[in-house]
Amino acid sequence: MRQHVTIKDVAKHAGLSTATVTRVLQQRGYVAEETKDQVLAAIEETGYRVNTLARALRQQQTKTLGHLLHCISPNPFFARVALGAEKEAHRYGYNVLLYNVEGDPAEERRGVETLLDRRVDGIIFTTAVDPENVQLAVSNGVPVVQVERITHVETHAVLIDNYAGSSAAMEHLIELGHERIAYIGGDPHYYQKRGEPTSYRLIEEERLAGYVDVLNKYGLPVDKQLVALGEYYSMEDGGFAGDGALYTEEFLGVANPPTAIFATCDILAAGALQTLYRHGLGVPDDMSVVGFDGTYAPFLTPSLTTVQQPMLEIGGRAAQILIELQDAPESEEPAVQRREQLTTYLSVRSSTGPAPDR
Amino acid sequence: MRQHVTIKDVAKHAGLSTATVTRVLQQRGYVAEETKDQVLAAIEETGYRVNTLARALRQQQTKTLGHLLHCISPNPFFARVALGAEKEAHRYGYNVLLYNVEGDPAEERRGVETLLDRRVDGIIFTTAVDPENVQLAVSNGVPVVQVERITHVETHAVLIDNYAGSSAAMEHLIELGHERIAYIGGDPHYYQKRGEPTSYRLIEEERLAGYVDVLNKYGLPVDKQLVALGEYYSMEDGGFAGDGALYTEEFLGVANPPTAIFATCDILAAGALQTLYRHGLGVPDDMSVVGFDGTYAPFLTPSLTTVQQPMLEIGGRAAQILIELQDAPESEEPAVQRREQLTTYLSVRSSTGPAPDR
DNA sequence: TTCACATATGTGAACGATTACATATAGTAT
DNA sequence: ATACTATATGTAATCGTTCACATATGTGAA
Repeated sequence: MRQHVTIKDVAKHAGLSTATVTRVLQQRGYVAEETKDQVLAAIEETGYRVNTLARALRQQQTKTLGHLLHCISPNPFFARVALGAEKEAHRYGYNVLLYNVEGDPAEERRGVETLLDRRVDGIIFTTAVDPENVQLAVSNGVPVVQVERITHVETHAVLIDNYAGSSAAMEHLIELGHERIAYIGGDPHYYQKRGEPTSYRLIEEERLAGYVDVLNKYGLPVDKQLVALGEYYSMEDGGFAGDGALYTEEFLGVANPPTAIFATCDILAAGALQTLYRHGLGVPDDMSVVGFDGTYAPFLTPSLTTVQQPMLEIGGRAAQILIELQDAPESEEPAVQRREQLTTYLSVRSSTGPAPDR
Repeated sequence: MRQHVTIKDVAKHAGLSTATVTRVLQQRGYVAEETKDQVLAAIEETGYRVNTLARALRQQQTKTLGHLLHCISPNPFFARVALGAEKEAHRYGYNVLLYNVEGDPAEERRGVETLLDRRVDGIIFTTAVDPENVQLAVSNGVPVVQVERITHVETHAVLIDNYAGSSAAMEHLIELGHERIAYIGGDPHYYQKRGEPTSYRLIEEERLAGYVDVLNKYGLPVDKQLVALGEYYSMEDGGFAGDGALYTEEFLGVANPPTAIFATCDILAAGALQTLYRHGLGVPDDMSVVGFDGTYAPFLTPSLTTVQQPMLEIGGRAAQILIELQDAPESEEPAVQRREQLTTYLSVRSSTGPAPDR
């Protein structure tokens, strides 16, 4: 950081006090029109730029939101949520400090500490890993919004209706005449099995419930051979799509194979498409495929019918909640925690079609 | 920001002065072992967390890098570069403030100003839009690294060898016996045509040159019907893959269609794959496809042979350069600008195979 | 005339750290 | 004994803002 022009320089240049310059900067208090012009001229001539640090220190407000998330790559879901948050933040003069956690509780902890030290005005946890870390933030008095995956710690939250999304996908397939529908998703008991802290509302559970309930609704049996539950957050590059590919391989080996596959993540669906192609099976002629998220869907072959998540909106709402809290009087603090639920919509593309005749 | 424990509280709690607490915090100067323990205990007991703002204000160093980039979504390339920068930054106790520009010069300008006001220690421009904005940063004395697309403004830079990457892809195809190879890429004269500022080294030009030169090298003709040049940075969701799909459609209509397609971006290649699938053409049996970047490659059907960019490394090196500059004595300032060139590598997957017999 | 009030500007104390400098003690070489 | 040095700690200025408070002038009502 080189030598910078300060507000004192501007004041001196304009022959005024720093207080007056501040009044112009903040646009409040009494300032004569003429004086204001002088100040603006002085700012222009000196090339003054406000030092946000000093301002933040004095005002006890950094105009910065912290965003802890799984990782902006390779799963574009998080990148999109982050983008949504940033865009909304910018609208209100806020910036977002991103922190990629990659599912590591220790890293998440470091992230929270970093953000606390930087005195962010609020923290967004998109898929929090360890409730302790959420608690740490809350204990330090920072407003928190949890997104997608939420712990038992009481904070604001932005969620989506996974059950409805999952149901919509199933209704779509059944409408097309499919009766044997395979499911690839996360194992609701994954965290429990590993002794890791679980989320309050498990998205894996909700999506699976949608699958099961819709089948039941139409009197269709749930065939365990057609339900594959794997790790959900092992987002490593090929590995993850690899899961989808592997499970699909298994489905094809079943005595009475499915005519459709519902994968609860576009990446899993991508893997499924790869396996089907390798087997020379046409999509959707021989097999329909539905994904979830709407990340890779438009780019896949064939383009993927998917349960589209409003990712930008999710991030945007999270940011908005935190920003609204800033302006709100302190007294409002112990109010009820906001819990917003956004909705998905089914985006029909080329990977789904009528069930083949048998 | 609620009431916080300050260094004064810690000092009082330990019955010492703030100077001593700072000495412990900064781990320098003389502090008796016993005293140090008292301080650490006081920190523990009071739950003290350093206020980074105050520190940065005094030290004239924010331990923050600014990163202006196109957009972390939907093209995962940028997300990956950003991740690489962040990871490297974290290693040295730095944070990265991201700013998505989306190709808008005005937004980029706001980004630079925001970062300057926040007194970041350095700025990374990943695909700078307007040289004026780069100049603005430089003029303010902030160290700058330009990545990928570089303007004429003299700064440090991290680039990749596009020519070599493109050549490698072509060599690979020719080795497989392909002689009619189509090219989908960015138009080197795109910016010029639109009267927009151009980059110093045009990646579009370099990649096209690799294509042309390798064809020439093997005595193969460059057929203009097989060269499609489009907008490069219109990264809108489907639109971009749509370009790849559209151009491929055209190639198939040519009297003597190609047996391979080289697209200078995975997204374009994704579009090509979609069109081929729609036409019932097998990949790689009827047509080979090569991409560039290594973003979507593993997820496509079939998985895509691509020119892999070392995205994490690109971001990492950019961050590293800026961080090294921090520790360097001020005198080193007017030294030569670093210009690093990283190399790509061809990642062969399932989308390329021997040229079909005719 | 006097007081109240709106307008306009300045003074100096914060904000929470770091750091140059001062002070104090003990050990050691001269 | 003196002077020097290493060790240990404290004092107060400083970073660049904002803001509570003080001051000053002009205007209109009582």
